[in-house]
Amino acid sequence: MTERDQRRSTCPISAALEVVGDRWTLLIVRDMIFGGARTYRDLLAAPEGIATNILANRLARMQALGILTSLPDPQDGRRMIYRLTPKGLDLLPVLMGLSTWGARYEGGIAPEGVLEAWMEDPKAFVTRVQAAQAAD
Amino acid sequence: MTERDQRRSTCPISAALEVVGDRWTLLIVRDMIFGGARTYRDLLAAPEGIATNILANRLARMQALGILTSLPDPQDGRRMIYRLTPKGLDLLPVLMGLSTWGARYEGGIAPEGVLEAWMEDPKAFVTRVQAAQAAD
DNA sequence: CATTATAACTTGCTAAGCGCAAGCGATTCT
DNA sequence: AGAATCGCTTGCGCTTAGCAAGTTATAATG
Repeated sequence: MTERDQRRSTCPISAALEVVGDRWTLLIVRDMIFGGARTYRDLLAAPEGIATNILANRLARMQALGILTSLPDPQDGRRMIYRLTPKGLDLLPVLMGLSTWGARYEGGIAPEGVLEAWMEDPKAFVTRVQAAQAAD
Repeated sequence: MTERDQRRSTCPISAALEVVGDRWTLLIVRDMIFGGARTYRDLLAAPEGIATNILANRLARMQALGILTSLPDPQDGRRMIYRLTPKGLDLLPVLMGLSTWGARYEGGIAPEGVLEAWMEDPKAFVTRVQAAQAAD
């Protein structure tokens, strides 16, 4: 039985929350998009301090859900390189929605210029960030 | 010690997730915005089936966080009427981001025309939905 | 006016998820 | 060869979620 079969409703908000509605998934996506994180170690360095077992679990789950892919680093056999799929990258608007709200109501502080660029022209912002991901 | 003092980082995404990053908070907001839910019973009817103790807990928490307000129904002393504050209503873009993603990648189905209207003109959509909330 | 029903919770218990600390096998560096 | 590093895994305790039953206050019903 797949995760999808046990979906609680057909609502797309609910469906999305079953995938990203936990404590860590979106923060991992954040660190991969904005922090350039590509390895397990990069992600462990998140300021919120994710536990090693949770991170391993989330990476496996996100891979199974098609949000990211992994491959061994050709330069170093110990290291795995994680990359967001288009599906993962497409969570950017969700991140920006949260970011806008968190900055407005919860005193969060986004990197200089990011929210401004997003609010000015969301589509151009997404295109620019996604191009930057593809580049490196 | 307030919830804010124990914030795990200054990141606005993280700050927002500490408030709405659980299984139910955003679904409650969804039911209040799109389902016209105003009472405990309305919210219990959510297709995902929230437990009574969790709903009571979330309503109290959301009220403490300024996402919604409650007042006794003047028509019926048993009933409490819940309403979203501007802060709660401002979660609409987050909901729509999740909805767009959930429909695209997870097979969720939004009510006819909603996603189209959002993608066509997000600002106008938000204005329209918020006006509808204020009206009733 | 007594009874029944309804609304909004609360309580108790069990199950699932999160978090910390320690350990492990496979590389790679010195 | 020995030490360090990388990506995990394991064990355990704690917190949160979920289910079922019960409680109080108000309102409708006969």
